[in-house]
Amino acid sequence: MTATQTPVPMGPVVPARAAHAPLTPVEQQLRTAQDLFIRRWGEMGQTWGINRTMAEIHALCYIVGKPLCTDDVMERLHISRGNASMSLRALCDWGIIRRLHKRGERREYFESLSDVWEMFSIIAAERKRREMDPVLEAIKQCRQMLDEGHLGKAAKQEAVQLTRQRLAGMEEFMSVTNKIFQEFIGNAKSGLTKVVKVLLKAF
Amino acid sequence: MTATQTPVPMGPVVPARAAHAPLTPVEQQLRTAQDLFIRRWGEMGQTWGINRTMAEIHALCYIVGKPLCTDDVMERLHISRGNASMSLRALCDWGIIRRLHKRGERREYFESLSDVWEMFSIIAAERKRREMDPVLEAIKQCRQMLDEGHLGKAAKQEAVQLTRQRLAGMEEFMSVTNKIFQEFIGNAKSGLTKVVKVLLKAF
DNA sequence: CTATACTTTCAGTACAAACTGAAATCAGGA
DNA sequence: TCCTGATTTCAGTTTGTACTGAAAGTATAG
Repeated sequence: MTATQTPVPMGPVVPARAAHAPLTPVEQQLRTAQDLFIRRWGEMGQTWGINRTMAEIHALCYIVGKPLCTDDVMERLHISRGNASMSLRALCDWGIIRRLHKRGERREYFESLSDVWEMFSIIAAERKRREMDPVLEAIKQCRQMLDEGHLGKAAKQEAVQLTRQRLAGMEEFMSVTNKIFQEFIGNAKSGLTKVVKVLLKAF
Repeated sequence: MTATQTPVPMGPVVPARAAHAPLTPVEQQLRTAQDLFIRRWGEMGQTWGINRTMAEIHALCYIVGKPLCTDDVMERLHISRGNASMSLRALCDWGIIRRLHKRGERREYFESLSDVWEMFSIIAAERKRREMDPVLEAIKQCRQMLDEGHLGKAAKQEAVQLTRQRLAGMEEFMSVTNKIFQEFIGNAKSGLTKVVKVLLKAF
């Protein structure tokens, strides 16, 4: 690949890349393109409740398409070692990047999943569990608090009825949404492409 | 209707509700239930990039089901006038709550849309426009920067090809997602229920 | 016009999340 | 075993967001 440099003898310890090898024009162009993607992706992540740096790291791993080590990430995104370490670990916890050991090397590498659909379904599953399920739970609890069993005839009061209606409306919405999510999650690898096709035809 | 035919002096305006009328047990129970919903909704909003207070105000308007004035909101959520004012305006800008004038009253009231599907589609439309479209735009730009027109034969280099592949994968994903969003948005009022039924049958 | 009721704005503050850097810890090789 | 490169942790700091409260603004009735 980047064999434009003097053939470095594969010494005892192979540096990931020559300390600061000047980039060829093509490499520069590649970086520029990648950086644009990374920046936009980070911005988007932010507004969706994912911290910018984490989104950027993930974007970097994804877009480059090959394993990167901590120093690569630090250098490329200008972040500290601590930040890189914590964010990489969090991404691993999410399951959208993977740790990777290279033979005869001490340092660890990280690579992104390559299938966007799979990543999406992983994230969807987790967010559903963490954020939507508790709300659905709460709604059910609320409805119980306001049913006749608890309030008796008072449950017929206008204000109570109104709130009950609203709770019902929201519950219906969230149940359906949840079901859709579930479907995506269930079909993560297997039939996702097919599911999507069905979806698109439905529209 | 409002019996303000008689020249009611605007002086000591009729308070929205008696200053601090003690709540009946039923009202208390109702509040407790509503509060639970509001709290959970606020927490969820936070992790989706919506600030907690705004989400809570919206939840309050939605769950109560009748128009509330600024003071109602302040009192109920324990927030300042400034905060209430700004958040209410932002919610109006989003279009998920509406300003409402009552005959013969100076103060303004706010009420939430009642149809959850409509609210969702409004939000989806806006977020798509603000957050997804720019990314798609960026991806297209990136792909252009890396095509043969710009890089010549260098475009065949492995690293470049890899990134191009990744960009393509992401673009496909986002296009489909976008299309789905679009469909929801388009069917906001008209046939949403039908669309959902189709969806559910597809699964 | 003035007085009153209500709304908006915004400078300043409080609070929270993100980030750094260095020290502590861990793991492989001799 | 120790040595060394790599990773993790975390106290302290920076940065950013949310919030308050009071002053300015707006609108209506008289």
